[in-house]
Amino acid sequence: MSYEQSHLYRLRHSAAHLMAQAITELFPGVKLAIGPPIENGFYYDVDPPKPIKEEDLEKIEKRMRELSNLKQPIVRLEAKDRDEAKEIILSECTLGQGEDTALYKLQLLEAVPAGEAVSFYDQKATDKQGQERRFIDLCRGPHVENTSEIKHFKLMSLAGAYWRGDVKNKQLTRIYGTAFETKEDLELYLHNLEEAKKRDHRLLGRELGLFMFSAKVGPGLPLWLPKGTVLREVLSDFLKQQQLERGYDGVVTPNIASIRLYEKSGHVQTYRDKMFPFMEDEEKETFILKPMNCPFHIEIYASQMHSYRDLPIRLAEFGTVYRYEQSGELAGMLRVRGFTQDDAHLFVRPDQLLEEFKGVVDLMMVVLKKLGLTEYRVRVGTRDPSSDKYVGHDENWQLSEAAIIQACQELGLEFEVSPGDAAFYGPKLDLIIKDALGREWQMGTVQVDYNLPERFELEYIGEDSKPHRPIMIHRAPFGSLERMIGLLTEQYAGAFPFWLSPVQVAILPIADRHVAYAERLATMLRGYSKPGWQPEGEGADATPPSLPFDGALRVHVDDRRETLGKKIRENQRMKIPIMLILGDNDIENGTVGIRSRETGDLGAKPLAEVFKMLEDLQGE
RNA sequence: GCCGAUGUAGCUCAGUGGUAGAGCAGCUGUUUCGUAAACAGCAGGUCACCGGUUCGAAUCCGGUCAUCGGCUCCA
Repeated sequence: MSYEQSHLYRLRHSAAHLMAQAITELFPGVKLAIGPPIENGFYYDVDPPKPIKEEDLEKIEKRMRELSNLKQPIVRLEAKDRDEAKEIILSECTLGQGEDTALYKLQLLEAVPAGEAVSFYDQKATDKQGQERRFIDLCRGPHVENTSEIKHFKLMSLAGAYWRGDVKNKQLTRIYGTAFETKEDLELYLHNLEEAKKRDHRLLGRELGLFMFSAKVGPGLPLWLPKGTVLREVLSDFLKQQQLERGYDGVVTPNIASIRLYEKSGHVQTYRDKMFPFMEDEEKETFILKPMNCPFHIEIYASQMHSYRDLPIRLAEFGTVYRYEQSGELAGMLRVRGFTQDDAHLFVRPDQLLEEFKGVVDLMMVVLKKLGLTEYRVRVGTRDPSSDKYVGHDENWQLSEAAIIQACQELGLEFEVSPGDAAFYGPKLDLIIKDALGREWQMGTVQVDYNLPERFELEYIGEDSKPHRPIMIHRAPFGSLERMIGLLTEQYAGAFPFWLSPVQVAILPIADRHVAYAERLATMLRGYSKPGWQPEGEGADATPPSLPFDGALRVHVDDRRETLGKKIRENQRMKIPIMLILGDNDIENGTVGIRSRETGDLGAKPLAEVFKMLEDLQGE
């Protein structure tokens, strides 16, 4: 049974009504808009006569409990026709608080499809003082049978939300709440929410020394710390290797460009409010900070003649772009103003489009698998026919939308089509992944573009010796390093897999006299002095171990004068996958104590055995 | 940008009109230690910033900035 058909869903819908009833009692004259159940609860959008503050939530919640205890039966009513529905809205639903309180409900009535029944849900009871308490709302339903069923709920937060989601409309007050069938379920949900907050990449980013923000640098402009930089580099190296295997060519382009480039591409016209302020040089030439890499790659393509035999041409760049996101939209590393896309642009012939598109999707799947991301949604963003923000010919839009859908079908990919989620120049396929708090973010993306090749009059010479227009595929499997690393931090709760961990091995000398040995071991594991190293100490000479692989591990020696317990605790908190513990016994016996982040103490083992374990870990 | 909230030491937080506090981190000293926090001492703050009310403001009021939860928008 789907969530929408469940009792819980009905319960939450009814909880929204109960909240609305409490609000109409506490804020007479409030205009009610909509109040649906959502994934983890419900909300109601209201337009109150005076602002609702967070401290009001407690009062509303208290009033809801009182109304719940009145055991109001919830009854469905159906209007005979629209006139009667309108009559009910204006008389009953307003509860004597004035006809203008029905403002949004009347608009909702107009939106009910012609053939559909117009229903209301009515809840009422008489309280101890003999007063009738009543609430009736235009609603499709269904609901639970009695308000007394709504017992385990909590109001969560306040927000502004535009009527019908349109910035041009009035901003209403949205009140979020959640409700469950049992006390235990509610408590579990709240507990899980607290746990999820501990996985927040903003918290872990600071604790683990990955990245930071500084008010002096500016909002949305991250500073990458040494350990976060390792994540960037390891991820980049992995993708570069994949791209090398798949015939991509790397390019590097500047961070600013003449505005003329972006006028030609159409970005200035459609993207201007997302660009940082323009800058002018002494010759009055205007430059802009680049919001997208594509025009540069196009210039590279256009710089020479191409034969149909050269195609596809795949130009890849980890390109840093700057977009002036609205201040309220910034969200740690998941939404910043300067970020690096793992970008590439493929210039392909029409007969190559499908295969190349599929190749890109295949690469994205390889990336997801490597990163251990299994929970994701594939969204095909198409044009919203009613919007004018798109550029390009209708037939090209149809061709590219068809190509994307065909590719998905041939790959057996589960996907959903989402009109209005296309880029302004073409449709796209996006990977959507949730963060720790359940919010969805667009990660990897592939976009088909007929428009830019046309604007820049790109050509290749075909078999027929005549010029033809290539098609472009824009793609970024990670999306951006910032967003991907922020998200991975939450996915792993900071405990990155071995291959990705900024520090893979921490060596913990027990006392000062073991530090030199620890340093030598670290040097060896880093791969610096592979031949010729021997451990010190008696017994060790009998079995001089050699590193059975290239090393290249990221090793840190914790040489602080602290107790072993403290070092273990702190390295565990830093989520280091492997700790190697060295003391007199180890030096004497040619062993080392090994401790795993996941399973704890594994005991002392001969160096050769430890090396083998590390080699295996590195190979995974 | 808009709605709501928050802002005290590097971090986590206490302090509701009367001399700015704790733990951790840092520094110094002692301890040289075998699997999740040794001991002692010291130092550290224009209470985000600007203005106002007051004899007196971390505390009350106004503005600004940043951050957080949403809306809109997006990699």
